[in-house]
Amino acid sequence: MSDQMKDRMKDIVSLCKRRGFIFAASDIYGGINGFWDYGPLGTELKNNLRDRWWHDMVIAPPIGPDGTPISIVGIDSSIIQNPKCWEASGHVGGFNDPMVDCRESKKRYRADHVFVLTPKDGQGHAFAFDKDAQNEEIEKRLKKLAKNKSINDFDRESLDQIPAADFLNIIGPDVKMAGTLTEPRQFNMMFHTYVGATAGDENKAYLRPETCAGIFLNFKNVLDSSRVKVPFGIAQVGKAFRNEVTPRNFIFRSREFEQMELEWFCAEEDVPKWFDFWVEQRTNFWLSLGIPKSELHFLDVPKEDLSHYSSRTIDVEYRFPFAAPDFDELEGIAHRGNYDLTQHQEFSGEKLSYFDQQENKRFLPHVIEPSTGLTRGVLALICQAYTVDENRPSGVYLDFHPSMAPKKAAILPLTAKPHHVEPAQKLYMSLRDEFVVDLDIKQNIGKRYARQDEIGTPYCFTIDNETLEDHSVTVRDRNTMAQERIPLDKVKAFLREKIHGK
RNA sequence: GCGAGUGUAGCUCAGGGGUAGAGCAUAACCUUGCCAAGGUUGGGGCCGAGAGUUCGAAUCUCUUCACUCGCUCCA
Repeated sequence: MSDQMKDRMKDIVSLCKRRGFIFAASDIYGGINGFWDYGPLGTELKNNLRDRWWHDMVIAPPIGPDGTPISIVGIDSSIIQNPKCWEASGHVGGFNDPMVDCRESKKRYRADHVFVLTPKDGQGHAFAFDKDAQNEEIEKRLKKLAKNKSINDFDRESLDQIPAADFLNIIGPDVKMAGTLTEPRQFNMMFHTYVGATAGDENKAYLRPETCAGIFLNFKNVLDSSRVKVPFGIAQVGKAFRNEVTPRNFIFRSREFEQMELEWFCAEEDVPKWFDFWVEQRTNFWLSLGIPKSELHFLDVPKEDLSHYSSRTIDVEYRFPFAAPDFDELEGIAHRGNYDLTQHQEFSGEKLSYFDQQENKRFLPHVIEPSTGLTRGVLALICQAYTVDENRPSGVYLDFHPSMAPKKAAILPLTAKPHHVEPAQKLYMSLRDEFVVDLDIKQNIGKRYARQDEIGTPYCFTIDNETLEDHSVTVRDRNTMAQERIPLDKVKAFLREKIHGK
């Protein structure tokens, strides 16, 4: 990251805090790593992005390649599911082994793959070895480091059986000094909890690490209740949790985050057609929100980097300041095959196949998954909107697309006198049912414009003496700072046109 | 997790073993009011937390927490 871009991120983070977009979670307690709270404006922004996605997916889905609207329904599944779900998805198992790090050699060991020789007489250090270590090399090492003691002078134990308090006396497998091993840690990315009052392994449960599982679990329920036919989609927006080793880059990688996921179910032979369709649709989505094509990058994920279930994935990447001049992931569009339905069918014992009456055949649909980080989208919108302009008092403004801006307009009486304030209040009341608008009366007009610039309000309506004479107001455009006069009774139509384009 | 750096007001920062500072923000009031204007007044911090050294610590030492960067991790 260049210094300039480092500063840019710092400026963005501090603006977000100063103006009430995003705060550190538990701020007054010193924060908690990897968690963030959304303030008044950040919440509006996030809701705008979420609502727009929901609208474009579920309320008014795109027109398909054949010219007719496609079919998508929405669900909202539980964050905690039966733990078997995560065994089926592959999230539990294989990654549950406690690991031990060596501070000196920088190596990482599975605790059950390391054994320890503890001196029978309790004198001197204990020695750790890789489980495959041969007697010959063990003796050699002991001769060197343990004053010619031999294997017979030691008890052998697996490292995961030894209390962490005793680690200080252990010399790691690849070093010559004691006390460099960390205590064993689980490296599972899932947060776990216990369902019910007693905390035991039998009622251990997990917070979902991705929202898509809830969609697969409800595939049959939706099929049975919604009259949908393949191809169709199920959409969901919600929180997901991953115990990231290193949360980084503001809200980009956090431990609690929000996803907007669509699972598109189709026949295997139609996969290429729909894959291209969704890449195009999702690209258009970001373009329509003001992310320019030049700041987007499409990464056809190389075979060796693909998840085990995916045969093709395209990452839609955005040039986040911390990644610039490179890009980082904003959305992934993955062909998941029928891996998920296959797994859940096997683990649950429920038949999850689809019967196509016209073709008279039964099959497990393939899945194309456009999966977006809602909170990453919010960050992309903020980064893209952040515009330095030394020619204006605020020095910076947020160039949000009007439909994304947390406040659509501010209503500003030129003075705090009743003859300006009263018409302003009237205008405010007539707009607030339909638009998120601010009524700001106090302080001089320049300061109020500047404040709206900084939070990205696209329009300011000012009530002045002319308003009293001819029922017109001035509209100030955020980006150009230019003003025009429009009739009071055209304000609503003006906003509708600017925000919805109609 | 490892290594380096940082932590002082809402934000950005200065200072530095002896009574906590600036700019901006924020609140109130004034004005013949269109771009952070001028004026007056106010609120806000025991200097990230804990321990130690000292007559005395925001300042020095240690521990811890958080953040930033690099590595690692991101199935």
